[in-house]
Parts: sequence; C-alpha cells; structure tokens
Amino acid sequence: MIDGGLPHYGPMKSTTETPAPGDGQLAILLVISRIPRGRVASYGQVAALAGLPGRARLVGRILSRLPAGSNIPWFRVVNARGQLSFATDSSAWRRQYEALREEQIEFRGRQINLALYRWQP
DNA sequence: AACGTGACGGCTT
DNA sequence: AAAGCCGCCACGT
Repeated sequence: MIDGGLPHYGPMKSTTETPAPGDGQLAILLVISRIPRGRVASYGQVAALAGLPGRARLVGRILSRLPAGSNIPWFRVVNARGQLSFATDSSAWRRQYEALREEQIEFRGRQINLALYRWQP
C-alpha cells in the first residue's frame, strides 16, 4: 500500500484530451514507495521509471504537495547531482539529511555518491 | 495570452 | 567543483 496520504483528486470528467488532475501522480508515488531503505533515486530517475521521461519537475511538484506525515519515503529522492533540493541548512534540508543518515547513507560534504547509493531496480 | 516560479537536468564556464 | 545558463513542464496570476 502506498496511500499514506495521497492528495485525492476527483475523477476525470472529460473524455477528450486534458489529462486528469494528478495524472501520473499515482505512478510516481508507486515508484518512490519502492525505493529501498538505504538507497536514493533522482527526480528524473523516478519520472522515467514511472513512464514519464522528462518530467523530473513534476516529481518535485508532487512531493512538494505531499501531506506531512505521509508514509511515502520522499526523503529518498534527491537531485541528479546527489544533492538535496532544499536551501542548504534550511530545516527541510536538515530533516531530509537526518532521515538519510538514519539509513546509513553517507554524505561527502553536501552530496551523496550516487554511484554508490542510487537505487537500481 | 504572457509572464513568473519551482523539491529538475544537462552543458558550459 | 561550483555556478551560470537555458531548456523543460505544470501552475498561478
């Protein structure tokens, strides 16, 4: 189960062309929920695995709207350079940093060695 | 419709 | 190695 607080949108009413609100969101959250403890994935990687190549920013946008207390392991998603996408030393940055350190993920300065910690499904 | 704003990414400096 | 630049995508004004 992945629904630890999925924002819920109404069903799609139009059958024409506009994607339903939240289209792609489920696939993205499913992918993130599969990232194992002690590993990370980049926004772009998550998007690609969800079948939405090129939509890294969509992944970030969805995570930014994730309700607090969600069981989705949002903290295992980092940018393509192995850095956390928050202002350095902001409280959000520290929250993510601590969560990752909690799972034995090592930082070299402000970044993670993706060659070592990237999730490879 | 135009323009600004991001939990992005790849390339160039 | 770090910072710019610019392209990208989804949204709000």
